[in-house]
Amino acid sequence: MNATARYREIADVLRNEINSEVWGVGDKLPAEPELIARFSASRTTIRQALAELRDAGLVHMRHGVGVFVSPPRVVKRLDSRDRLSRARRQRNEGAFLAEAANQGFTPSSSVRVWFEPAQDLAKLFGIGEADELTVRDRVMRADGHPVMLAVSRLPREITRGTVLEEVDTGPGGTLARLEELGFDLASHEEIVGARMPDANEKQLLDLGSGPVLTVQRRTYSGDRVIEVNDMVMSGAGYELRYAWDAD
Amino acid sequence: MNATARYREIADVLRNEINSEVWGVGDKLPAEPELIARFSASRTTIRQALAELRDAGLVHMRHGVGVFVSPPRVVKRLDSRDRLSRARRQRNEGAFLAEAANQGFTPSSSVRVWFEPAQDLAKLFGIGEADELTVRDRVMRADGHPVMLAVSRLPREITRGTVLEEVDTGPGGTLARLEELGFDLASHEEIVGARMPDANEKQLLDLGSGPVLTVQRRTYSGDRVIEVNDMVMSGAGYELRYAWDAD
DNA sequence: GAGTGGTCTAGACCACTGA
DNA sequence: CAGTGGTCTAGACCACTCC
Repeated sequence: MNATARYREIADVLRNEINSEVWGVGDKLPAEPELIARFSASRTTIRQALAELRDAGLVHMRHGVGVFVSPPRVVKRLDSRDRLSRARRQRNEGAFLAEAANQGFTPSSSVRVWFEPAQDLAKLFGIGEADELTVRDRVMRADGHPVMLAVSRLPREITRGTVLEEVDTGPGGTLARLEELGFDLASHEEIVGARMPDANEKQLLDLGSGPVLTVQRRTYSGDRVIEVNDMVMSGAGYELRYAWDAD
Repeated sequence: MNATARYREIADVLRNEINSEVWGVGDKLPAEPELIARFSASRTTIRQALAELRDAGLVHMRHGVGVFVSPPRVVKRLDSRDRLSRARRQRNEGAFLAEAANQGFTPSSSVRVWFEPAQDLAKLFGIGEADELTVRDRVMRADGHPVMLAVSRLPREITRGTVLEEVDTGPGGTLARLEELGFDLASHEEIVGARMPDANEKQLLDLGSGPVLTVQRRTYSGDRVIEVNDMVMSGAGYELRYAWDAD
């Protein structure tokens, strides 16, 4: 943690050049051999400096192509209370569509559906470990760019024979269908964390290698959990907003 | 991004050993020379594997001492509605104390207080840019280990001549004092993000190099913002929980 | 094929910690 | 002091992208 480590000095120089737009957004930085010559440092040291900038979200590497200046934080601010409201659903807007409408991007998504035993989630759902869950694995895109991964799980006993086992759940999304099936949605709970992405997430979300925000949403009908939705989104690209009345 | 990169294999082996508690929480991993011998890999490769585990929050390094297994997510933050409730305050529990009581760690904190012009925050508070804010900069510790940085800002016109300009605000914390001063707390808003820590945060929070969670809480009295609290906590060490009634 | 970043080696010296 | 992790070098081969 030496304050004057060579790789930190180099990182600082490059950081300043990026901030003062010597290299603009999308520009390709000089290739490693050039940087080695310019700073008279070994390749390892240069790469350590670049890794620091990458971790800070300033640049991203493309294998066989080059190192590029990343766009600054594009903040999509999500307000969970609003986006999950019945009013939105009755306007046929799923949560993601609601954001799109609010923020002027064109949404799209792809879905895979499968079934698996509940295992660790059995207790949460109050079912047996061998009982099946319906899994809906979605990739959400904004203007074609993947911005969120969302894996939703529901007890199969709820979804069997319904459109919830199809790729397209129709207007208003999963929550609207659950209400039509007679479930009175009581409350939502979201558990938020931050971690580094795994290789798969890194690729899918086209992350530099900044962190991801993780959200597990649990939807309750009465005291019973009827849906668990695990979401992963870019830390650099997203902000979450929660609001509530005092007491 | 080779799926079978040597350093990833090594990281996986160690990860499994940690998860199956071959090495328990707090244990020192074998020193680098031992790992080099065991895996027949170069020091660089071993260190790359260890860096991966560090980024995942599984281990942390102590210069001159060793590599240690990190505790799992320590602080599960209470549902924000509850932890800021009047009921808690009336039991003399500030938000952080409430968590400590719930989770059995011994809380402590240190505070610095100063004053500064509102500048960028002027608009949010609805005051002039040159008007002063009272800044309360706190480090929260669990069993002596720093787990959260919190910088709270209030218009000085509110705090002048009150205990809010002292180091110790007394039982129930800042919010309790604001109510006593006649402010009717209306609502709270929290904006959550994730990013990489800067050097200072890395040191203070003793982070490997995993990400941090950031939370900006805005407390409203009527339509007016009376406190802005910027919190930074370890992504590996914290989970945030929000709950609300459906519609 | 030429040029890029990704991984790896074998060695060196330094800075920090604790006995 | 011995042992630890932190930084750095000079070189090698591989995998990917684009022409």
